[in-house]
Amino acid sequence: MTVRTRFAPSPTGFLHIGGARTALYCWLESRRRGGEFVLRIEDTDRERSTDAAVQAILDAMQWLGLNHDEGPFYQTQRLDRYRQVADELVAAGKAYYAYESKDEIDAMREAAMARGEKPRYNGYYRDRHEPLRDDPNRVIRFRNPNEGSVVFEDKVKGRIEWSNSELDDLVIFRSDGWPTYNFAVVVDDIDMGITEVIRGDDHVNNTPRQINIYQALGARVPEFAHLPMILDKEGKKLSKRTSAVSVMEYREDGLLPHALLNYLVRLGWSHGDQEIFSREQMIALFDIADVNKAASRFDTEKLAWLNQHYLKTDEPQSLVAEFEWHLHRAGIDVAAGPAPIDVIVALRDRVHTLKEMAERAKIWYGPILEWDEKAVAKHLKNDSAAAVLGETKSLLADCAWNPEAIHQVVEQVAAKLALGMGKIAQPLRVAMTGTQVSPSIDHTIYLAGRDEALRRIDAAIALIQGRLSP
RNA sequence: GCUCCCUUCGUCUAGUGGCCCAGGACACUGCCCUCUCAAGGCGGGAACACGAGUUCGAGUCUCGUAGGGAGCACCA
Repeated sequence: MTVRTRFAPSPTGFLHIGGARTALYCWLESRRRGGEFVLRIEDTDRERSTDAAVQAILDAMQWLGLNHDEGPFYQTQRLDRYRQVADELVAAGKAYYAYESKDEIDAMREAAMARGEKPRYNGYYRDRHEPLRDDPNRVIRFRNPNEGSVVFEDKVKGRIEWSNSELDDLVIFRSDGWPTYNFAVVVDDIDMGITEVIRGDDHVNNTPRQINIYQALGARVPEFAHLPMILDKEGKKLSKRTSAVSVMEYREDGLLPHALLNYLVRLGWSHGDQEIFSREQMIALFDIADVNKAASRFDTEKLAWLNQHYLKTDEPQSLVAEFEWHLHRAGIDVAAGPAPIDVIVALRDRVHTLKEMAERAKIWYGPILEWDEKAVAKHLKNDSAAAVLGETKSLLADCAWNPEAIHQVVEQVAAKLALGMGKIAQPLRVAMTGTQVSPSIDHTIYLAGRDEALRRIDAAIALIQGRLSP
């Protein structure tokens, strides 16, 4: 039997980090086992679901490269099917109509709480067999077994047993004519042939009642795997206030999709001491059964380290498209400066993110906007600096234009003036960037382009002369 | 309140009764390298929640305790 997994978000917001990991694990499990991955949009909550959220989720999945084989299916388009299955259940005596108002249910719940009991439906209509009647409060409730217990072997949590006496007759069809979550998922997972239900562990409590519905429907019960939560740095629930939660926010922050995936796959799962996983390795090695039981905290520093790792080791050409996306976002005109790939090579082991890279690249795509006072005071101050700039300029005027040739030029200047590299590179660096920090001096000059490099040297010489004779 | 779940360095984790006075990674930190910043190399500190029990032997098995979390909807 082919393994089929599904990711079933409800479109009430963007794809968040926890959802992304669930999607990744579902995707990996299906890929490793040669199965299929289904995407389903659980939009029966018509109050909170939006088309924009659907699109945001689709976009994020695509950016991450988590491709699905079937779907997206929409629950709102399957209403007739849910209705049909619910009717069958009623006809078979496995579900029944109930007519309590929401207020009555609330009162029932409060009374139970007051008695120190778990709030449950009291089963008033369970065995009354009242004839069907129209009523604004009419719902369909599932006739849950009240004897025995439900046992399942969770692939992550292990054996879980639940006494049926803990479960009540849940509503499967609301008075507004829409199915509830617990019913719709079961019908969908059966219809879509899902063999492995992988989802967040906030659903473990729902699993026993869902299993009872599977059984009432005579369907094969799938395997379950409940993933622990992802917490923020403080160990609290991830929230917009304390951390980035949206996958696309990480893109905006300059993360590579593969770095995020690598981080996520290691959060709650491991393979010995290995930290770096290519897509292919993840697929080959990941096993849902090896996932940890405990919640884990999201550590942006480790993510940043992984991101830099990929910046350093990926083929630079493969980073160009994503980097250009960031250049545009930073308001940079790519045509006004060096080839992005050269910038990537110069900056990739100096930054953790593409956003930072784009920020730092600005000096090569436009004029120096401000001079760092300290840098100027320290390195553009005397005849030595002027001599360095003058010498460099003349040699730069007609050398070959690549980092290696420029490196030769700098060394020649050092030899000629009998100065250490520090005395050569720093004045040039300030001249090129207005600051004391930049990539190696040869790359820094190279990226400026010959004409602009010469212009900046002239400007720096003028600055020195201005300072020497105000 | 009730039910269920969880607990190894600050963080992510390895560990399936002896190979563990607990290994790797991020972070932190010392030194080296060095044209700045990085990157890199070599080191360092840092954990089995607690208590009983089983066993020749427990991070690993059992039971309690403590702490944390989730759920208890006509929301998913």
